Amino acid sequence: MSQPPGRPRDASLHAAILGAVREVLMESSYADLSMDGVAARAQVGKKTLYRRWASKAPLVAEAVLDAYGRGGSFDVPDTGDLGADLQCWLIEHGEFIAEPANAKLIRALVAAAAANSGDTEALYEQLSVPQRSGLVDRVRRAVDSGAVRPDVDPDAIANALMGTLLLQVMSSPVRSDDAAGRYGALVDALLSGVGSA
Amino acid sequence: MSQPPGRPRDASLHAAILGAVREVLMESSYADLSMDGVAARAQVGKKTLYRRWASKAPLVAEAVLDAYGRGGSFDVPDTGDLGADLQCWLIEHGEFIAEPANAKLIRALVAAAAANSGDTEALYEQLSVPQRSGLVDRVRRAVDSGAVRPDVDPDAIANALMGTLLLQVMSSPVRSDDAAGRYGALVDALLSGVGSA
Amino acid sequence: MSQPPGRPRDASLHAAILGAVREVLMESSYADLSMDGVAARAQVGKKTLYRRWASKAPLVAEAVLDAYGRGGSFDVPDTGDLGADLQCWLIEHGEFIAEPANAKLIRALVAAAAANSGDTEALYEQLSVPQRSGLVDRVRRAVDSGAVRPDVDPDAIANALMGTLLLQVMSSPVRSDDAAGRYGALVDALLSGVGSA
Amino acid sequence: MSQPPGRPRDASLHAAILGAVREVLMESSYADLSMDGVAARAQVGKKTLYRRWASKAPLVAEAVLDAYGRGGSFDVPDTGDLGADLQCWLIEHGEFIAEPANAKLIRALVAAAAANSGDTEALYEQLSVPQRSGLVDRVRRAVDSGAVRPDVDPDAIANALMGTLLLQVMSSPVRSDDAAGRYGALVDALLSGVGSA
DNA sequence: ACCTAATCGAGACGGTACGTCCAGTCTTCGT
DNA sequence: ACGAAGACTGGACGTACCGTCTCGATTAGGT
Repeated sequence: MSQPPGRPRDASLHAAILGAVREVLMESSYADLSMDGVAARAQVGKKTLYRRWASKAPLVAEAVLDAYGRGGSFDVPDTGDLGADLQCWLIEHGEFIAEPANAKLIRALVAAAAANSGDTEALYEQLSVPQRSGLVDRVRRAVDSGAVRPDVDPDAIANALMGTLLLQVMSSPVRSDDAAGRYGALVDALLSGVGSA
Repeated sequence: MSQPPGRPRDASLHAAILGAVREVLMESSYADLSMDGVAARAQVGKKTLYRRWASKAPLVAEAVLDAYGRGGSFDVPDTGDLGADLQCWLIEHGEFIAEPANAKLIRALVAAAAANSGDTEALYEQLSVPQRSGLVDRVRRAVDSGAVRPDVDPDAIANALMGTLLLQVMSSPVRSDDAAGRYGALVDALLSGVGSA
Repeated sequence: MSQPPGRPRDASLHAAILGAVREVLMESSYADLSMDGVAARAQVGKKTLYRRWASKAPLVAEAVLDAYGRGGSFDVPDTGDLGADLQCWLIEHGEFIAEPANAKLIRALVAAAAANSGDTEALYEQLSVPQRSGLVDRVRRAVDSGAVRPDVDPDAIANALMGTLLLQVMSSPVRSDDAAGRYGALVDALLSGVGSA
Repeated sequence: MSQPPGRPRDASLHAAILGAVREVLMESSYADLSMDGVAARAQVGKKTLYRRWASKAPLVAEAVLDAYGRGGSFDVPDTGDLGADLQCWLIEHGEFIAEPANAKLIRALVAAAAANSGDTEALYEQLSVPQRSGLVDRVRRAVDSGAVRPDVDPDAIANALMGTLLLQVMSSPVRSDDAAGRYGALVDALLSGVGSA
C-alpha cells in the first residue's frame, strides 16, 4: 500500500477552491465566474485548478454539490403519512432555494449543465438521481403499504415535485413569496385529486 | 406613418440569422456558440447582429422561441375534459422536446437564462409566462364550470406540469423512452389523487 | 488600386507600440519584457500585437532598429582622410552606445537574435548589413584612390570595427570610461601597423 | 578538513547535467531550453539543479564554458612572431565557432548574458576576461621586447580580435566560408598598417 | 441628378478569459 | 544531507471571444 512518488496533492486546497467558487458564484453568476478569478481568490495557481478539474463546468458542479451535501437535506421523511412527508420534503427544499445564495448556486449548476452539451447529462444526474430515488422509494413504500393506489407511477410523482422546485429556482427572482403556499396545494392535488368529488 | 430616413433594414436577414443560430446550437451548444461564428455562418457583419440584439442571450432566446412558435404549439386545448386536455398538452410538448434538436435548443435557452444573473428572469419569463397562463386559464375554467374542486390552485398544477417537462429536457439523453407514459400517470394522479380509496 | 475590405489598420498604433517596447526595454531588459506588459503600456489589445508581429523577437528588433534609424547615424563620413573618417564613425557609435538607454536597446536586440535559433541570422543582419556596407564602401574607395594598399581586405577592417563596438556593448557595465580612447588606438594600429618601424 | 554531515553530492551528476544542457542547446536554442527539460533529460530532480546553480543563466554559462574548456584552447601561443601567434589564435577559435554545434553554444551564452540585465556583466566576463588577458599579455610582451611600437594599445588590439570573432558567431549562418581568410588579412592590417607605404 | 442618412459586409480595435507552459520553491519518499 | 518525483504559486504565452469602431459600398427617401 505504498504512496506514489513525488509530493502528494494538498487535500486542504480542495475545500479552499470549492469555497472560493461558491463565494464568487454567490456574488455574481456562472458567466461571471472565471478560472483566473477563482485561482486568485483561492490563492492557488491555475495549474492546480486544471490538475483537478478539466474545466469550469465540473468544478462548479462539485462546488455546488459539495454545498448541497453539506447544508441541504436529501432524505425524504417517513412518518407513515405520505402527504405530510412529501410536503415536508418540498418545504424543506423550498426554503433552501428561497435563500438567494442557494438559488444562485443551483442556477450556476443548471448553467454548467446546460452550457456544454457533453456535461448536461452527467452533471444533472449527479444532483437529481439521489433526490429522485429518495422520493420514488418513499412513494413505492406507500404503494406497498396500501396507502395509495397500486397503479400510481412513483417516477411521475417524483418528477412533478422535483420539476416544480427546478422551475421555482429558475424563475425565483419573481414571486417567490407565495411559492411555499403552493407546495401544500400541489401535494393536496396529488393526494386527493382535483375532481369535484 | 412615414418611413425613417436612410436605408431600411433588410428583413430577410432576421430569419437567416436566427436560422444560423439554430444550426450552430443543434450541432454544438450554447457555450460553443460565438457571435463571430453566427455572423460568419449567416454571411452577416457583426454590427448587424448587435444592431438587432443587445447580446448573445436575447439573440439565442429569440432564435429558440422562434423555432418553438414555428413548430411547437402553445395553446392548451379545451374539449371540456380537463384530464384529456392537460394530457394532450403534455404529450404535444413532450414530443417536441423528445426531438434531440429541439431539446438542444431548449437547453441553450436555459443556459442563456441561467448563466447571466441579469438575464435569468427576462428570458425565462418569455418562455414560461405564455405557457403558464394558458394552463392556468384552462384549469381556472374547469374550476368555474365546477368540474374540479374550487380550492384547487391552478398555479400549482401548472408548475407541476411545466416543471416535469423542464426536468425532462435537462436530463433528456437518459430515459426519454418511457417518459411519455408517465405523462398520463401524472395527469391521472392530479385528477384522481393517489389515495387508495 | 482598391483598398481591402474591412476597417484598415491604425497606422499610429505602430509607433505607439514600438515606443512602449523601448520604454520597457530601457527600464528593464529583454527577459523582463512581456507581450502583456507592452500591450498594457501601449493601451492596445494583445491581438493587435500578434496581428503585426509574430513574436517577441521581431517586435523588439523593429523597436530597436526604429530607434537606431531615428537617432543613430549610419553614414561613414568621407573627408578623404580614411583614418579620421573611421575614427569619427567609431566615436559617433561609441557615444551612442555609451548612453545606457541605447546600450540596453542594443543588448535587447542581441538577446532577441541569440535567443531563438531561427531569428539569429535574420535579425542580426538587419542591423549589421547596412553598417558593414557603409564601412566596406568607404575602405574600398580608399583602395581605389590609392590611399591604402590594394591587398587590404575591407571586410576584415569592417568586422574589426563593428566587432569592437559589439564587444563594447556587451561588456558595457564595466569600464566604458576609457573605451573611447581606445578607438583612436585601434584606428592607428590599423592604419599605421603596430610594427616598431 | 572535515566532510559535512549527510549524504555527499553525487559528483557524476554534474557532468551529466551539463551534457544534457549542451544536448538541448545544440538541437534548439536558449529560449527553448527549460529547466524541466534539462531535469528530465538528465534523469535528475529539479531540486538538484537549483541546489547547484542559482538559475538558468549560470547553468547555461557553466555548460558552455565547460565545453569551451574541453574542446577549445584558451592560450595565446608565443613563438616570438606576434603576427603568426595572433593569427594562430584567431584561426583556432575561428574553427571552433565554425562548428555549428559550438556556434549554438556560444550564442546561447550570449543570449543568457544579454537577456537579463543582471547577468550581462557576470556571464560575459567569465568568457571574455581570460581571453582578453591572454591576448593583452601577449601583445604587451611584444611591446616589451621591442617588436612593436610602445604606443600600441594592447586592449584595443584584443578587442578588435575578440570582437571580430563575436560578430562572426552572431552572424555565422551566412558567409562563414571566407571568414577564415579574413583573419590573416586582419592581422596583416594590424601588424603592417593599411597605408600604401 | 444630387444629397442625406441609415444599412450592409468585412475586419481591426481594447479588454478579458481561456488553457498551457515555465521558473523557482516546497514536500513527500527512499538512499 | 542528498537523491528522484512531482505538486505548488505566480505569471507569461498565444488564441478566442465579446461588444465597439471604422472603413467602402449600397439603398432608400427627399430635394
